[in-house]
Amino acid sequence: MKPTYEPHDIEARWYPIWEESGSFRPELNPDGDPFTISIPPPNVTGVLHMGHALDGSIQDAIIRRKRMQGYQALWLPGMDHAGIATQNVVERELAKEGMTRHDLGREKFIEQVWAWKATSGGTITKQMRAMGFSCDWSRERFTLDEGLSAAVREVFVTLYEEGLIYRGNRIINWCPRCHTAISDIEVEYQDETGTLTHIRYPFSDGDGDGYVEVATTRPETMLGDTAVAVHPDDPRYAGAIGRTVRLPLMDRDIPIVADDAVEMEFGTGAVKVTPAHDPLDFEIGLRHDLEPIRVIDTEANITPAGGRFAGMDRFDARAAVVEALGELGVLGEIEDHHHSVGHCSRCKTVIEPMLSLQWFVKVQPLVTPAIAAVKDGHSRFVPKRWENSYFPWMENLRDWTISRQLWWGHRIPAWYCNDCDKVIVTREDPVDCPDCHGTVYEDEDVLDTWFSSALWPFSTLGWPEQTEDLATFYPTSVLVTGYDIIYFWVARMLKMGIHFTGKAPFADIAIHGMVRAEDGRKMSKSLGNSVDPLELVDEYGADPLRLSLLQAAAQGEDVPFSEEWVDAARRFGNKLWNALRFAVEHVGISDVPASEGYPADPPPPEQWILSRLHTVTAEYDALLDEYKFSDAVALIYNFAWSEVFDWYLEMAKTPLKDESRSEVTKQTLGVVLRDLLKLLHPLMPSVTEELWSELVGDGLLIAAAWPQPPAHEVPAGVGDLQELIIGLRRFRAEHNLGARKLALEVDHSGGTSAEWWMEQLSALGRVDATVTRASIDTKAQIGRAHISAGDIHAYIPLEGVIDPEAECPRLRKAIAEAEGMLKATEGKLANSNFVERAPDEVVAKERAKAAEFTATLERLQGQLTELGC
RNA sequence: GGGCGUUUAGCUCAGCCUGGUUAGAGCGCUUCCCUUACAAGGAAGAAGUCGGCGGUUCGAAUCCGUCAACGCCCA
Repeated sequence: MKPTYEPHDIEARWYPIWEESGSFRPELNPDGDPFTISIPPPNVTGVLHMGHALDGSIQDAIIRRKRMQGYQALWLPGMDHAGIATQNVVERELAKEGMTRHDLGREKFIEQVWAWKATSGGTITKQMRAMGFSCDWSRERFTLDEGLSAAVREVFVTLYEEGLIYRGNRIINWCPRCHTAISDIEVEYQDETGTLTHIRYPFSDGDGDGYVEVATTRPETMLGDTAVAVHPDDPRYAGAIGRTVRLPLMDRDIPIVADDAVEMEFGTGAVKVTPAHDPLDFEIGLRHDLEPIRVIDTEANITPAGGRFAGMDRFDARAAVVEALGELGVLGEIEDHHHSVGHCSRCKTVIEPMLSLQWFVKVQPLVTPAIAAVKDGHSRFVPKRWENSYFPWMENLRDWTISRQLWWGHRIPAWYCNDCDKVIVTREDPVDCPDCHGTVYEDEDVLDTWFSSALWPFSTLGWPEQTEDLATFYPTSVLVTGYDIIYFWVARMLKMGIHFTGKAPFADIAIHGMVRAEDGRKMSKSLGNSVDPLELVDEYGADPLRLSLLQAAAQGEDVPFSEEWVDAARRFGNKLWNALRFAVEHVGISDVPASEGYPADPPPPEQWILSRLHTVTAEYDALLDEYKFSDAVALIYNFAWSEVFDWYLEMAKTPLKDESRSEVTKQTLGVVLRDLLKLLHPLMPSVTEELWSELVGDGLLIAAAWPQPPAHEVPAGVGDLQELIIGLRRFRAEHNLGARKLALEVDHSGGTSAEWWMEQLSALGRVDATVTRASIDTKAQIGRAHISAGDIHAYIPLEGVIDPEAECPRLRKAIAEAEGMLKATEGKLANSNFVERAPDEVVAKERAKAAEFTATLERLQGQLTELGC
């Protein structure tokens, strides 16, 4: 074994061994209960970022433990086809050659995208392997696979037949750069300071002076106004309702209508109505039978309906319209106005709300059961508080725009007859119109990528076919994802999963936070503060990166990432490495059984570490079952380092030197380290597998059984022993005594005098400890320093060690500490309410503490006198 | 405007759901030690009125109310 931990070779070595051994496949445990995680599919254009690294580290920690617990554990990986992003990538490549996708044509372009996917797509899956993630690659899926595409077709057609998918003219969010409609949640709102422009619309039938003043943030849309709306209860406009005004610049008469949707307090209380370019105005338009006039086109330029502004960019038109209105003398005040403006979440272009013929999912009927599934506990958010976001959001959902004006994706399975109005949505491609036998043409659009992602938990298992995998692994056990895609994905999977399978797609929804930069800000390319996990893997290793992410992943909280944590995790790996190196190479422990093998009747130090192993394992299991990774890591890290390495390994060294009794210590050390490797394996799979091969060498750790160490009583005296040793070390440090050996007289009238105890005290305290039970009365304390632990009192003869006076400051400090403790405890005990109302064991504990502090204080004060301080 | 979260050591954060050790970790800092698994280490130490105020309780970092600052989501 190398003297230091070097993660890279180890990590490169084990991954292919695991994969080739079939350990990633659920068939490893054919008799176990199924346990399934369906990966939140990353984007085919994506590269691994810290969010993926965290998400995957959590999923791998879960699945590896379940696998070791004997479940048929399946972690199903895959990617989505990311319609807009992927198309953008290939279009950018074409642009370098001066081409657009239209030059190529649809078919050739799609071929090119597949070619791109084959060569450049899926980088992230290689990176996931570098992270050590134990996905079942034999079941890897892609949303555009044949099977998943069949699922999409089946779902679309079924929902259409059920009336839950419809085609209609609605206001949608149009991205003029991506040239497609996008859904409501793909719009990001940013607060901006714009202007509120007041415009006077003169009454058409008036004497020239009368007008209605409207206020708008988007003056250019007035070109498409077909009404002015006021609130029916607004006294200011009571007489105006039903009259018409003359729309400036366009010179058409438009009515003044009364509508409840108008906010009286906003602006002048009168609003211009542009039904083709505002969702609220569209609704008003429907209620008042107003004609929508599209004045902005898909390039965000003004249409011919915009009169002399036709062809202008929408923002140029805004200025031009304002200027023209000014010239007409109908321009009122222009005030600064703070409002939020929608941008395309992908390209940040300002979204154009636009009337457009699109396909929609009617979501309300799907929402009700999806809410019930969470309310009834069939799906459980962890932490629960995310329900508070989920419920209101679901209750207020608007219909989902699912058509996209793209080429890369699932083509909408709709055909239109050239001869009649027939719309054909079927499972089989039609050859002609079923009504009139006219020729048909296919819808040009594709579906939102999230439409296929919503089916992911069941489409990846073979649905709509009733496959064995589907029967076995659906519903899945837990979904692990960040809170940022609860709306995008979790909610939609619940809706679709329940509707099509009758079951919620996952039992638990483990929500984790975002990995943030060290200063707490979001990691982003533009801020230049993002960290590349692959670089960290190169520098520190994947295992340390994983451990550092998990230790920071407190349930549902954001993770401010610091490289220091990774370095600390790497040092933990080195510590583990060397502890095993000690056991294997220096003690000669090997061939430890892969399970069981615990000593039947261990001596106290062994019994102590075994009792701790049992307790810690139980606590660790409980924490992991609750997805409390940060707590679990802290527990196992501190157990390993502070208890096994710092204490037990040192305690073991004495009996190991004595052949007559070293066997049980070797045995104990072997099984404790073995179980520690098992417990750590889900967190740091590679280094533990490597060390397993040294310590056990029987089979693979990845497939080993999860530990269930037997319970043991905590042997008496260990706590006191440790406390006394710490006291001795402190004494030594405070007097700068270095490592020199000291004499120690132990009066343990209340403690143990067992041989093992004295032996450990001497070895770890670096003292020659002698038992002097009852031989030390108060007078005999003269010239000795006192150190106590529980009921045990020990004395260091100071002659030839230090000047007795040098002990005085230490003593006074110790007395002050003890007095503080005693005072606090006595204060509680003096309170009759406490004694009467607190539970008996709490009171008893306080009494014991008071007795202990009193005894210590007496001894210390005696010392003070005797030393003449 | 509505909702959620955060505020604990010099720094970055656990702990709070389920109230009861002397409030923990990593990093940093101070002192000592190359004790033969590990100096990528060991030992010891300094460092916190747990954001403010009020309440509940025998007892509050923990539960409740309120205020403040910061952050996120939604409108």
